[in-house]
Amino acid sequence: MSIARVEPLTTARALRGPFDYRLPAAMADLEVGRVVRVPFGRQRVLGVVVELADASELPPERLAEPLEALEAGAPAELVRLGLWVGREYCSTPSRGLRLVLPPGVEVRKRRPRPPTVHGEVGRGATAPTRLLPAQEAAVARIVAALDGAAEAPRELLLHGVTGSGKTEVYLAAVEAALDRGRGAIVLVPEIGLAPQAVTRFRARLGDRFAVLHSALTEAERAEEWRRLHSGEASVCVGPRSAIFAPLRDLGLIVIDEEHDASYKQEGDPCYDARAIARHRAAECGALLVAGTATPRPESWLELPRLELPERVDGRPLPPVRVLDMRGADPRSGPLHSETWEALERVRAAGAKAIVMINRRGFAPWLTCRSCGRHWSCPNCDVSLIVHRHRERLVCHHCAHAEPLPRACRDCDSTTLSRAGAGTEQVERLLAERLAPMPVFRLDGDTAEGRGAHARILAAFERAESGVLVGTQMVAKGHDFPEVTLSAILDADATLRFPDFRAAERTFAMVAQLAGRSGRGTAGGGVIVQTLAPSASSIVHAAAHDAPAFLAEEVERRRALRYPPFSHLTRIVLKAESEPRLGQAAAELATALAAAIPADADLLGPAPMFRVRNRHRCRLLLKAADREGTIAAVREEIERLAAARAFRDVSVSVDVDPQ
DNA sequence: AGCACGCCGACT
DNA sequence: GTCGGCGTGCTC
Repeated sequence: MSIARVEPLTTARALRGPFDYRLPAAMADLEVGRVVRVPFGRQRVLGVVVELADASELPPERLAEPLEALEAGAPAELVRLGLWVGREYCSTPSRGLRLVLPPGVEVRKRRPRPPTVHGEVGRGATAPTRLLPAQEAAVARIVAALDGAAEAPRELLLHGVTGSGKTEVYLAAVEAALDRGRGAIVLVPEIGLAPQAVTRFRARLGDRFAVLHSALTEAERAEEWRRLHSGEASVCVGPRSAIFAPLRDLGLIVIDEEHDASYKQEGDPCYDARAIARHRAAECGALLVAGTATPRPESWLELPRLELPERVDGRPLPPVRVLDMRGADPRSGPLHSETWEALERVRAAGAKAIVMINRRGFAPWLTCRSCGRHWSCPNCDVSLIVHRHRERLVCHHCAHAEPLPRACRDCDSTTLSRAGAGTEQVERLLAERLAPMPVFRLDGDTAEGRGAHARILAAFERAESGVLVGTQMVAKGHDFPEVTLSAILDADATLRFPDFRAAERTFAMVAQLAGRSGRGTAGGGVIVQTLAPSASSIVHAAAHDAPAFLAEEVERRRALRYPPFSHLTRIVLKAESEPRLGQAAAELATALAAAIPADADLLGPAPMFRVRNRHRCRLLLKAADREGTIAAVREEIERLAAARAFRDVSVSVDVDPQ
């Protein structure tokens, strides 16, 4: 008798599969990875065949037969990968499997989408360019590793300054893999932000190229998935989810901008595409190449390096001027007087500038000058953001929005003060003062909707001269030779987050923005406005000195026992009822304290600010024994879920939080 | 997760 | 006497 072990596609933690089903003769050729509809109690559910067997431990009369086998299915390699992700990130088999299934299997909610607008920005530089010696050397080492040369590393860090031609190296590496009959995955931070790179890959690789990302319609994604699965295409470019692309014989995985935070998935399972890439590469015997100008300390320590120390155009990196905002004249507003002067020189020269401020909206706070009333979100413990154009106060954590008040609700005063500045305000200030030079704004509000991003970037590209102002989106991936000035306002805003990665995030942000300036013949400059001019990340980014920053950062992490000198696991509990949250957290903390390895530290429960009307708190584990800690956490939260006493409390686990 | 079963309080 | 609350258990 032939038996299929099926993992039902549900979200429940308490449900432990797999479940055995008897296969009728008509389904005798069912493979691992196929999606089946099965009777399950009184319901019918979809499930994935995770194993085939000759016999079941259960008596035959207790076994049911699948109702039907769907066309859809994932290769066995990806089924193993999905199940591994479910375990590794303390999620469920079902949630791990969902990641590897072809698009469209979830028959639940299907939202129709307008056709995709494929933005075309920048010059298509499509034929292979002649490589510099440093690029040649990097490609040679990658090719040697692809050919499995003795002692060749299986993972490499391509450390290249901004503009040093990393993409050319990736293209050469991908072509080398294809020449050897093997496929390649190229992970990029956010596909919508890098149409230039997609255009370039498509032009060079033609039919063998596929792209997978969320901006495609479901049908388009399903078609790209099918082309990869069938072997018609053998290179896949995409964001973090592309690590699950169904390539047949994977020989190479490239991770572009490996420091980028978007490689970490926010929802359950909180997977890290970089960690999955390492696992999948090792399983498939593929080579991993991680590239960036600003490596993470762990990559810097752990991976053998290939260096691209110079820009391909031979130009030096632009000089960086750090402006201390502590002594700045408040009348000049969020921009320092020297920043204004530099922008006026850009206007006079008919050139372009990029201004980055990492905060959406007009102003981040609204308060009453008479009684001190402050407007905050009714559902979240955060301040409401003034959006002047829409005339609304908006919460950036939930969907709450209310009309912008003209007078204070408590004291009727009409003197309301808007403190701080966001992109919308900076856009207005720039437009007023720099007219007639056009100002283009790019942030989460203007980039809403399909292709809006690309359209804004294309308009900036076409303009004779202009200023592009926006959030960190403006610092990513594109290449505008006419930009002679890039400025970052409030550069240390990210430093004020209570996060051990705050320094490296700030360093990467400043360094990436600095790399946007001076790519053309006119040269360029960079301005960094900050309240913390002597912070290590600001000083080293201003000097374009990643090694010096990383040397300090590695020592700091060693001293404080942060990754990679330990492993972190974060557990977040959420509940509407604060007492229930407290009870659940206390119970879980007690259970964990007894179960975790001896060297592990358990910190918390620590309260977090409320979001969407749900109270939250956090437990943090810091341990050398990663596997032991994950196993203990998995066991304890599964026990908590199985007991079902705290069904009103949700628990999510983030292994290696970023 | 669903969906049953089952054992206690307030209504026709 | 029953209708229905949600605690506990099961689903191949």
